[in-house]
Amino acid sequence: MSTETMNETERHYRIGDFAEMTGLTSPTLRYYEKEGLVKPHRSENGLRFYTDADVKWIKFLLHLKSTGMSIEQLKKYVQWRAEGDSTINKRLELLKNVRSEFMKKMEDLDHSLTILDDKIDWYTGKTTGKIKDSEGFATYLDNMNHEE
Amino acid sequence: MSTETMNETERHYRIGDFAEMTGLTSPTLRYYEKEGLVKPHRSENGLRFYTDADVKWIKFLLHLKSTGMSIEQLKKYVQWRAEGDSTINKRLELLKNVRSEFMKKMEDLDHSLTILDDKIDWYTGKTTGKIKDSEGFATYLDNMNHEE
DNA sequence: CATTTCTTTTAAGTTGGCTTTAAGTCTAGC
DNA sequence: GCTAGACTTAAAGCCAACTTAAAAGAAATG
Repeated sequence: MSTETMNETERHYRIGDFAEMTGLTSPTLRYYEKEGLVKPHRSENGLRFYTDADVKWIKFLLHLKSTGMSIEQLKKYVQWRAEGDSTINKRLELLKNVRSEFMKKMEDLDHSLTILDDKIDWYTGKTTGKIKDSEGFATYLDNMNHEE
Repeated sequence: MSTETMNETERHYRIGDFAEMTGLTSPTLRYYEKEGLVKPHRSENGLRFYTDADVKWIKFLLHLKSTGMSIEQLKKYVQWRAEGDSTINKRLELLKNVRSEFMKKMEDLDHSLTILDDKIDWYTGKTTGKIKDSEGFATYLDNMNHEE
């Protein structure tokens, strides 16, 4: 690779700036590092620094995390990744399982949203006088086409 | 009301059975009671019992809970409810806020699902040889119409 | 009626995911 | 060169939401 095609001025971010970029805090980043989720580099004097690749990596991990993966699961994933291509099938299986659990949760959430919306409708009806004072929420739900 | 139209054999559930019906545990039910979320009745000898109305109530609370409400928020809601109709507007506002926070979270989750699916596709492509070994995930994402 | 199972209470313990503290080192602006 | 603010470490602390423990009484089963 020629020096012309290399980017010689790769950006370095210290932990505070990196924290701001990722929406985390410095202590959280040190905690994630201790757990092995991210491996920052070190400057001559021992200060951590992160790169744009680290930003992408952390953001990806945060997406996995928000689909329901625990720190422990993320650790396992990261370990397998470090072991190389021989673990690709394991990783794929893990992510598929995560997806399937996630979809179940989404369905439950969707149902809970329906109940919440019914309750909001019910209160709205009460305050606008469209539901008679004597009608309870259970009765209201009974008059609709779903339960619980 | 005549005795003929009343149901004189209202079902009573002891804590263990009630726990099973609601998917909670007995200790959790006692904890919820301590927090004021549910008020079981007591038999002559001091044992708790619950009714079908309590089943409906707990299930409703669990739906609210799964939309993201904390125990503290549920407590507040339950307190307002106990204070009567004068708090209906407060309760409606609370539920509307809960809904709005919930919708935000759902959008984030939806985005995270997209990322997860992309990664699954990418691994699938790798294992079936449709993505060349040298192509990283970032490059793969760059070739699609969304980021992060 | 005996024995196992369930329920009672209060209080302490657990878990995951950070957050705070303490005591010291490094860096940046004046 | 000084000083404020950012960084370093290891260890302890915190929070929500339960969970477990211990000791004793009530209920159900053979």
